Amino acid sequence: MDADSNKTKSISRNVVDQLVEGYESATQLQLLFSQQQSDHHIDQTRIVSGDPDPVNKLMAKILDSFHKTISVLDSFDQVTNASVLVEGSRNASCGDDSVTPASCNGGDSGDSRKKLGAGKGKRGCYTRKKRSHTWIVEARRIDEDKYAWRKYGQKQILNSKFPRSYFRCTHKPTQGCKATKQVQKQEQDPNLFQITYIGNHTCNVSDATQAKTEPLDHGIVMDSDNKMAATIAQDHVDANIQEQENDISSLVVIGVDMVKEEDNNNGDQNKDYCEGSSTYSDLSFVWPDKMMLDDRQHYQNHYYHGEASTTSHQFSFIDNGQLSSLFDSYCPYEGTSAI
DNA sequence: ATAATTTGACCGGT
DNA sequence: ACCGGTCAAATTAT
Repeated sequence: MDADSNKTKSISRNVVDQLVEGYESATQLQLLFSQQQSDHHIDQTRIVSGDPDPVNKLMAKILDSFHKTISVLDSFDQVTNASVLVEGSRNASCGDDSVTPASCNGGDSGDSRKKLGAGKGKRGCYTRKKRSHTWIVEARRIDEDKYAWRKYGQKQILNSKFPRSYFRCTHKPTQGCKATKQVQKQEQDPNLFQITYIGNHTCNVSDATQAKTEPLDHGIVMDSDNKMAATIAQDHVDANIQEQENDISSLVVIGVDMVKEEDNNNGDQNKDYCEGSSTYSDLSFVWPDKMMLDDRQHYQNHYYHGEASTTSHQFSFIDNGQLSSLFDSYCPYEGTSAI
């Protein structure tokens, strides 16, 4: 790398970082607005103006603007091979293209993977991910979230009683959405699931099958700088929050921004898996025995956020009341097709 | 018939 | 060499 490209990279990263920060701030603002709205019944404005929800509309626009800009920069970055990731930042040695497994079939990382049948299996040939925004949530159920997930794997984890399941956004093939999540039952409390979300959704939810909730999704997480942030892909949180409000179950965001790798792009769009409206939203098929727990159990309703993993950051706590009001914008959609 | 899940193979990182 | 994450053929569900 020459000095120029390094500089470009650095600048680009900086710009993206700033944008992300702006995005997150806007999201927070939106969160606060919606909170106030519910607190004070500000629906007057809507009725008078005939606008369904001017404030949120505006906020959504701002967010959309941020998101688009970030996306543009990000894709520009990928094109120029600068590899600045929006959320994780960083491209290790295993870059998409650079270290692409030539071994995997002649170097064509694109859709090389699927040739397997030919003679020998070259399964699992893929490029490792780089970092991506990651956060962990604990929940009693994962009944729903507005995203459609598709399970692509399950693995027994060392020293873990329960297997870990892997899901990716259903719209990955069509929209290239890179969001994934991992779900694992907690050993200490099998009624709890630890859900690790990796990467934000980039799919267009509105035209997706899962657009079952309104576009107000937030959750409180800590971003990489340990700042409180409400991020885009927190719908899952909302889904769970909903339950929390309904039956006092708990949901806990326990960690964010662990170093995950994310990558791909290169070899990922090539899949031939179908797409569809699977609206996966329940884990009953993962752990059929335990999934449908009764909703009456009570857990501590502390919602805390912080960061897990290596660096230790303090956690801040929010009590139930705060939490409820904080997440009043979720959509009461309650339709699980998986049950 | 099509779509989604399961499951063992395979890969990259450590 | 081991472990966790991903792929994709096979299987199951719709």
